[in-house]
Amino acid sequence: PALLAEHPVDIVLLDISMPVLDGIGVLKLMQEKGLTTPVLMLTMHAGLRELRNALALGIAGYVLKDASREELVAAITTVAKGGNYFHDKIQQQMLDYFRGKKASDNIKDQLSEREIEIIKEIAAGGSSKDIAQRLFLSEHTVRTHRRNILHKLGLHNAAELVHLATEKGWI
Amino acid sequence: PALLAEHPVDIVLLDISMPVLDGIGVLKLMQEKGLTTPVLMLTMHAGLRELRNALALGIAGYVLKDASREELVAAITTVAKGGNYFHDKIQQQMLDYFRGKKASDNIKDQLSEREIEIIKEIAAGGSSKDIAQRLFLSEHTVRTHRRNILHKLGLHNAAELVHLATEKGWI
DNA sequence: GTGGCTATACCTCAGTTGGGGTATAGTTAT
DNA sequence: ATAACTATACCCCAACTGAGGTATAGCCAC
Repeated sequence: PALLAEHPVDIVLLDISMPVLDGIGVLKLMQEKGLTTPVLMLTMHAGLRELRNALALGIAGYVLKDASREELVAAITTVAKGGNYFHDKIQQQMLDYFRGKKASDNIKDQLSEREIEIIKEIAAGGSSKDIAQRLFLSEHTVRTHRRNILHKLGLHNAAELVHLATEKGWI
Repeated sequence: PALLAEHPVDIVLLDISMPVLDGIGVLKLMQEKGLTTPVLMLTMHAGLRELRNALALGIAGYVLKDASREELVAAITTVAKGGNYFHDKIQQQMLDYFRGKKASDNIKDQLSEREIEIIKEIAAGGSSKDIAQRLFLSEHTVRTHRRNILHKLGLHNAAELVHLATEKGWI
């Protein structure tokens, strides 16, 4: 953190999955310190919520972790020059967002049918093990779905998820 | 389990907090085996749901764990003679229930103001630690509240709780 | 003024969850 | 046909939760 203030660099590459302090946390810290170095965010998934958070904090670019080496290089050079770079998928989401609020206010569209099914089971109070048995899946699979759902929606636990899902009438 | 079938006894004393198979589980097993030995249930708290479950399974008595030695003895002898014995608190709840369904359908009345407050925080996605900080409590206290809430309502996790609370419009 | 209820706080332990990866088969869409 | 998406399944680990117990102080009611 303090390092950045003393050693100006062209670009900061933030990995959302850093230990201790995550990407968003570092971003906030930087803003508090008045640093304006352009930031390129690296992440695994592309949830709308996460994206909006990052965008609100003035991020300069957003790249998925499975990007090709070329894409990464392009992103870095673009951002270093003061430009912006966003992955196709991200751009699509932003487009969708401005193309009439309705579509993207309906966060549900980010979720697959299977995921909605899992959410219902979670709301019913089942553990991952229970759900696996009820849906004839491996517990691993259910856990993966849970993880993906939380990630997509930018939530942090099942209670929050059930709250949102009930509010939005998904279940 | 099998022991019971071979060695008839006068009464079965079930502790709801037994390891591996809980009181309700043993009860169900006994019914499947066709055993009719009167069962006295021992429990810590007196939630309406738990009570109803046990009642539905034809329990002969229900005693709180903090009962005096005298009460326990009275309960055991009564049940052994084929009678029924229920703790005052339990009787009160049953009375309330028959005294117009409305009152007890409103399970919310079982919860204190503080508990409702905790439920809201849980639905908002906070961990026990987060909630403790927000409400200026010890994390221990929050965890105790969580536990009591789940117990009172006969639920097993926060997701289920949030589902119920949202449905009932408590939050 | 004793009894019951609530809120508070601490302990322990097993089990579940959340978060990070990876990988493969099958579908859908371009 | 090739890319993108979905569902599936497995690994790891730290953290949180659920469940059991105990205890004390304050408050209100009878």
